[in-house]
Amino acid sequence: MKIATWNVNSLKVRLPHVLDWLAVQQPDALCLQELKLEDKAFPAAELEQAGYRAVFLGQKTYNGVAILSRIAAEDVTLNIPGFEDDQKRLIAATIGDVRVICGYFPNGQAVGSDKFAYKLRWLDALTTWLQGEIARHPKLVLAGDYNIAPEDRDAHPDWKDEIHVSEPERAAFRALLQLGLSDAFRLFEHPEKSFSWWDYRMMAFRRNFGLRIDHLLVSPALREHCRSCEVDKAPRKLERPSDHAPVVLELD
DNA sequence: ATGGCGCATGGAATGCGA
Repeated sequence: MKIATWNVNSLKVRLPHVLDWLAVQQPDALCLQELKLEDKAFPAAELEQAGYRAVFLGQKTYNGVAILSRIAAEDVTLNIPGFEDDQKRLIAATIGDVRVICGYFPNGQAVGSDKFAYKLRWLDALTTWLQGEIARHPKLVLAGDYNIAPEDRDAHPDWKDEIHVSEPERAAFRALLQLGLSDAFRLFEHPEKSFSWWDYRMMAFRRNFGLRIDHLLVSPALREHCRSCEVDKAPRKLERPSDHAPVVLELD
């Protein structure tokens, strides 16, 4: 089974890249973030044509998440239960026997800002809800754009902002690990400076000035089934790319 | 020292992302 996550930064603009990528990679499930479109504008027909069904939670201009899958998704959850939120940042569904959770974690803008406080509250609510979710679904993947680089090696050494690498954010990430989840990427060897996001400016991609902020965390029952986890940099090299690259997890 | 790109909205300039 192949499960991937990709922040597409507008599904409308990126649809051709997504369709091409699905044809090449043929994942069983693809988690998408930053759709930036309303539900009525979701390109369900085009994806159906490509052999994928979708469950989605859209929003005008900002946010928006979806899970694409070859087989039908079941038991769909929209946003974090028990957490009042106008922003559409989470969708969960069961694909076969795997619980797939797709999250677009808040950016946080700057340490100490209101948006930063919201980011930490959102993470806290997620962690609380996940306790029960993991108990209900032993095979679980938490995939998405976390907007957190968990360790120093996950950020370019010249990264100058505190946001994404601050201690409170990293503590929140570790709290997710403490639920028993494992960072699938770190189950395997990778080159130094492996990232999943690069700024559009400053020729950041060419200089590999990036962050690893897109993650797939797996439950104990899935950990032993992980066969590979890789960032696919190919779509980042295309014309008009998303600033994020997809991350692909293979399970046996 | 600053902003540098891309997207959305709306139909120019601004907010936001990371």
